[in-house]
Amino acid sequence: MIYLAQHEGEGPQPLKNIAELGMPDQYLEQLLGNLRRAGLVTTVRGAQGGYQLSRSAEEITARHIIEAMEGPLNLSECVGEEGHTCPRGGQCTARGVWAYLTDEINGLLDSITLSNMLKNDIKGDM
Amino acid sequence: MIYLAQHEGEGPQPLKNIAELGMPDQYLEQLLGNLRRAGLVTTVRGAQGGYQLSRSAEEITARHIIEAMEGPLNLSECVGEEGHTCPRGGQCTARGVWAYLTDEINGLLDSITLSNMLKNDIKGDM
DNA sequence: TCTAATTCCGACTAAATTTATCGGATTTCG
DNA sequence: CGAAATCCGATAAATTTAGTCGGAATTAGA
Repeated sequence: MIYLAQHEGEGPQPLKNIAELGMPDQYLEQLLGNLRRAGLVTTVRGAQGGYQLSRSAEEITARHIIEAMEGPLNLSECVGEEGHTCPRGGQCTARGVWAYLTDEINGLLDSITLSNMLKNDIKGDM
Repeated sequence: MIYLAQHEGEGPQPLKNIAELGMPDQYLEQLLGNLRRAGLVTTVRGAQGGYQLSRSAEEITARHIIEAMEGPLNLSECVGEEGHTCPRGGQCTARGVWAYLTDEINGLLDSITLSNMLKNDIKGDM
């Protein structure tokens, strides 16, 4: 995604370009499929085709990307969707912690955009 | 750990008590070994033996527990220890994000104690 | 219209990690 | 001594992640 952001406006980038650094391209293709289905990249098929961001780098967050790749953050079965059939009846003391951490981390991920990553201006400078 | 905190001061709790809820006890034993080696629980061997917290529930954080079980939070090879041999020479744009997230999440984990969990007073109430 | 470039797709395989099991050795209370 | 426990290393099973394969569909350009 950073690669695509760096080449924003240059037309669709073929897999081979993106895979440059030793990542197997058939695998990358699979991963890009997730990003496409999540609506983060658009593709052009056929010769001169390739992948590009579907919207501006400012409008794509770390959370968008991570959720596209791995689904919603799931630190524990306990939190998240209902049908979790926890043996403890869903009322154990740990649950609140997981819920809290999930919210906080999602908040962090929401606050980071692709554009931030490019410019290296992540809050707190590190 | 929550179980042990709930039984603080009642003497060592044997595995079987802790495993109560359907968790295989031989596996739990293995996990408790990690907590012991990390210094979070102390054990008494032999009859009437068992596990107990090595210090007060206020002094044990979520981070202590998670690091005992899984080692230091490692969101990406890029950050953390030096010898990571990243093909990009260790200078890619994503690195700052991982470093930032690692710090922030560690901070969150530092701020939650076992005692907080028991009382369900996690900051931000959820 | 043909060809080369390229994405798309489902199924499969391989590697790594996590979860669990086994069999005993050791310790300690009563 | 005997029963109740933890300790330990090895192995096995299950799950997840990473990667491979073979081909079908699409499209630009000659």
